[in-house]
Amino acid sequence: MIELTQRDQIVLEAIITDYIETGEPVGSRTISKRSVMNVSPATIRNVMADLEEMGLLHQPHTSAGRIPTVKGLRLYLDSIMRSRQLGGTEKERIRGALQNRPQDIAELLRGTSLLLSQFCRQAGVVLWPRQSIASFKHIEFLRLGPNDIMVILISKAGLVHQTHIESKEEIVQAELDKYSLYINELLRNVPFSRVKQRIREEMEGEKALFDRLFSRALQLANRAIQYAIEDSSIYIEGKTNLLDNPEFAHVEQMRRILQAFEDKSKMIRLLDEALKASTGIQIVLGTEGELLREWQEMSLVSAPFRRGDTPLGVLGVIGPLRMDYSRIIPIVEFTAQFLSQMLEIADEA
Amino acid sequence: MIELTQRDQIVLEAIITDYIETGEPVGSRTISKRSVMNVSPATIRNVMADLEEMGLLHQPHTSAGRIPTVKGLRLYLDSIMRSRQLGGTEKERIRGALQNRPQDIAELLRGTSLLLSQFCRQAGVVLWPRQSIASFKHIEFLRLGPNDIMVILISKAGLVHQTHIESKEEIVQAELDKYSLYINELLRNVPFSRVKQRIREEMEGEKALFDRLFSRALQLANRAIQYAIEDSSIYIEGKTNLLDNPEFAHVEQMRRILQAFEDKSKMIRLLDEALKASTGIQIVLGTEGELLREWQEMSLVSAPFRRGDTPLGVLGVIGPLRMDYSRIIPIVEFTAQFLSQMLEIADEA
DNA sequence: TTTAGCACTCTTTTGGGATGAGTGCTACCA
DNA sequence: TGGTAGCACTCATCCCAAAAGAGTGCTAAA
Repeated sequence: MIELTQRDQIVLEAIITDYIETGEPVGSRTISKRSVMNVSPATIRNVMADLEEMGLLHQPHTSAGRIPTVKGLRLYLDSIMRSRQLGGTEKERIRGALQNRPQDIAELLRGTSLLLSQFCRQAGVVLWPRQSIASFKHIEFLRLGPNDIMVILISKAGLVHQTHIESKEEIVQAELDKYSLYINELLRNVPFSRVKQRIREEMEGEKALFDRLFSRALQLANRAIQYAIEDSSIYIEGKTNLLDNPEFAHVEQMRRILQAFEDKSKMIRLLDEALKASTGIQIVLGTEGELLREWQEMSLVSAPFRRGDTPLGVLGVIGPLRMDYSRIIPIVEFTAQFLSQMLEIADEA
Repeated sequence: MIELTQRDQIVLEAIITDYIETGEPVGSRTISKRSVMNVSPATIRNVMADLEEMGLLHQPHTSAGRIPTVKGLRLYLDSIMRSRQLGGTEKERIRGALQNRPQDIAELLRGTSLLLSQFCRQAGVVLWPRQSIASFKHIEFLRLGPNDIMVILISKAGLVHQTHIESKEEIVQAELDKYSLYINELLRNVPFSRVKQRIREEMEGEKALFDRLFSRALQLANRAIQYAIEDSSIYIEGKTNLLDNPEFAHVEQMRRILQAFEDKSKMIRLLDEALKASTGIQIVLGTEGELLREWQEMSLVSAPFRRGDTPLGVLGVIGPLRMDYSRIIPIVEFTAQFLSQMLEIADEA
């Protein structure tokens, strides 16, 4: 849709690179000196004027340099994403950091989030929608009160989920124990994606139709698993890194941004979109809509991690629009790949 | 140790009240107008000079008003703590907010922390050292890998704790099931404070001496419970409220403070001190030592919640030295009392 | 002992001038 | 015709000095 000559592209890229580095508006002199092609500032100025007309650059005031607009950034990112590469040493560091993590999946995910935040010096996020708990391992019903049942659900990968369920009728622990036995037998190793179907089948089977006990057990299990599926967990680490970005020097902005983090459900929705939308790396820039209103000046780089072809969750980095994408994109991408591997191993065992 | 005339006291209190409200140094004119006793600014100035000499007030620069020192604040707090009272409506609001919380203890504690932060417009904290999980309810051993066992431990109050344990020898699930049965029978309803002793006794009993299975089970349970006891959980909510305080307008300070929150273990130690030290409400002011170095300008108001006479945990509010103590102290105190009641009920059932 | 008065101190605010970065435009060159 | 040098012009920012304002300490008087 937008026609750029090669020179336009070079200038745009030079401006963005410089802007990302310094955070200041970039002037024509700077580009002229720095760029490979030897042209005078005046020439650059002409190009800049063109780019501004196309809506790719913006001038804060008459006598300032240019900064890229979101549209300009987007164009740049589309081109950078082709040539992403991560150095071997950096790959090693990521591998090392993740491999020594404990077996506990929750810890692994939190660790990944922390890792991203430290490597990118921004906030790291990992979303794990529970639908993806892979395979069923164990369920346990415990009586807390006359009508109050606690259900503990554990996936093969070792992720624990707990729910409370209110029961209309009073119930004794002995009966709950029978439920546990029955359901554990029924669902052993069934992938979570097929659990609900399996329960439905069983409910229509003979046992459940004629035996009240089985039918109750199935109902309870169904409810508990429903809760577990709906519940996602999200790990956000390194928020304080954001304070280092000079663009958030004002306490006002800072508060707005940090507050947005506190609303977990919003964050989950946000990342869930990213998960659904993408098969590979994805970047959402502030004003491009999907993000919250409080985040106009923020940006999210995300990538799904998966098992085979089914996505399990999504991880990424949140920071200001002005981030070092050329570094962050490959980091996010590699981390997603590597985490996928780790999870595969954990679930195999 | 410090001799204050009644007038000294009134002036000190007036200055502190005003300072807490405005955050600005307070001048003699302001006090003269505001205070009950009718004296001229000049008189006040004399008193102020005295108070300053005693180290209770401080003058940022020659031509500024006075602000209280930590020492002055402390004196004021000691006197205010006697006359704390909370309005009936406020009590009702706290009751209402907590009573509708879900049965889930973890949620209850997080909710309490949130409540404190919202009511006081500062950060709220709740520390729950696991030693206090009250009574044993259920344990479950699950085989994740050949040498990898997951242990789920549940208290009567419904708090779930999970640990991974590595086993030297390979183990099968069937054996673990036997362990679960045995330990559950053994420890049913035993208060956590006595669990370790109970295990020790059993270890020396006949069963364990002659049967390898029992002895293994006891060992594993012992380790798992050890982990559970050492692990404490802490809930910190409403950190962004701190951003509203004008004293933290500078990003530098803000980062320092928010970063201190990220180190959970430090926070746990801090609150643990508060738990051990006190039987009632307790206030730690920045420079008084216990607090972290990063927190010189902060203050913690805390109170333990308990069951009968044994303290279960501690809750409180963290904010700047300049807080509305006259409101926060009774809130913290009442919340602690009320939470104690709630927990008693939860553990009874 | 209290108070009124006053000189004094120090911070904060205000405004104008200098500075400098960067632009747009025009005229000129290859 | 595309590129370049030159130049006038525009703003934000820095700096400094003057003014304003808040509050004190001290002295002398009631």
